[in-house]
Amino acid sequence: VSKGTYHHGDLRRAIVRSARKLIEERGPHDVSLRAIAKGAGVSSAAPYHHFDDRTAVIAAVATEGFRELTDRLGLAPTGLQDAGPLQRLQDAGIAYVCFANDNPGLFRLMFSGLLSERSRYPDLQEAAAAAFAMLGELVGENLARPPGEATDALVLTAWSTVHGLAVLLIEGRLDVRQTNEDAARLTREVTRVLGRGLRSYSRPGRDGG
Amino acid sequence: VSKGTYHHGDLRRAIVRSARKLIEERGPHDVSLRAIAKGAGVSSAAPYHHFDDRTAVIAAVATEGFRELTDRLGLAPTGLQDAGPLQRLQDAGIAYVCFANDNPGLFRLMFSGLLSERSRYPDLQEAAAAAFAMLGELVGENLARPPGEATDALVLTAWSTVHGLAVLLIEGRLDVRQTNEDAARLTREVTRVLGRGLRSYSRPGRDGG
DNA sequence: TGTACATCAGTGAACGCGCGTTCACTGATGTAC
DNA sequence: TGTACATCAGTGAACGCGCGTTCACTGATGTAC
Repeated sequence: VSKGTYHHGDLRRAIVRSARKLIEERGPHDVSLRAIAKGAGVSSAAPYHHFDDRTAVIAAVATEGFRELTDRLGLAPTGLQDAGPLQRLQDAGIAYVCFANDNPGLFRLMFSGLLSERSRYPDLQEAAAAAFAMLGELVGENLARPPGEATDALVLTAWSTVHGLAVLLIEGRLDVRQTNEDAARLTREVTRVLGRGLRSYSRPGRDGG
Repeated sequence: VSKGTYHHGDLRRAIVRSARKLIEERGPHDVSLRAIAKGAGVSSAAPYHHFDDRTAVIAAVATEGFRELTDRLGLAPTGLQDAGPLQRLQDAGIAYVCFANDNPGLFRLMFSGLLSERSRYPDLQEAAAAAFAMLGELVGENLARPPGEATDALVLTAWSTVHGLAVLLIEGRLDVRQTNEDAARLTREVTRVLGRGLRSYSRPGRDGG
């Protein structure tokens, strides 16, 4: 669409882009619809032709985030042809943590419960479910649940570990530069320990273990 | 201090208590100083006799949170006299996750980066450092870092795992009732897998591992 | 014990601000004939 | 191809609201003598 037209042409997308940018800059909570509109170069009222309200814009951004995360998880483990299952999971973990590191504001939004009435946003719900399903598939393809282990305990452990690492990293709780190189290195270290199991580092202690 | 006095007696503490309550009810971002004051039964201007500004009140709540977390981590692993190292770590993990589950709003605040200029709040910084040091001690007492393992990789792995689980739980990403019983059960499952190591569940895959 | 006075810790009104949303409007676009 | 007209997608002004913070004030407290 040529510049200077009265009608924007693709304002919906422009608004989502502006919102996403502002979410990265100021955090998901401190972004006003007016600022989003301004960032897209339109008046404050313009977004209402494309979204019900402010929350719907934020939900659209979160939806986009889950779709991207799903894509990156799906592409990640194909890096090495002759990789073993742990290696493939490690690659997926690196993709997860690097996604968070690349989009910390977006990542916070996605897991913030800011959109608590999720049922109002079926696209968001579906995109989130797809991302979590992808995690389940990755674990299921590479690990086997032995009899006696609780269902989903493997998925939950792997997910918790990379999710926790991602959160601690982007919240600046680790004394580490937040480059993707460092994020990948930390993820490799952590998933290596997770692979071996804490058991193998166990100290006898005062009365056995 | 008797009721009905003009002077409150311990307004500072009452304000922190009110703030904490509201943070649980509405989340850390949506709590206004006016609402906090109202909750403490005083006028909007009263808090300024005890705090520099709104952020300082929030920082005081976060500081309290880190102190409580430290206490609960320190007390947790003494439950069983004849426990092994993994059992003690598991107990600490349960304490961590249950703390989050008991105080989801507070927990979010503590890790939210909402108080980004942390150097402005030395008490907060110190309380947070003490909590993290406690985690380090717990791991150090129970696990031994073998030569070749990156420094702190054990702490980081254990921390990431329980932190991630706590976050996923309180953000409602797990289809689970958020009782402490369920929180403890999940933590036991997850730390059990973490203890054994994902390696032991590994699937051969198309070309070995 | 009584009194004068400084200080402490509240009050309530007011400030300017940015917010989400609504509204009547109007220019641009697209379609029927 | 030209024209009439419906619809689409913007504008800009305005609404009421809650916010953080400041201010002059005043009642309560505590201390010196």
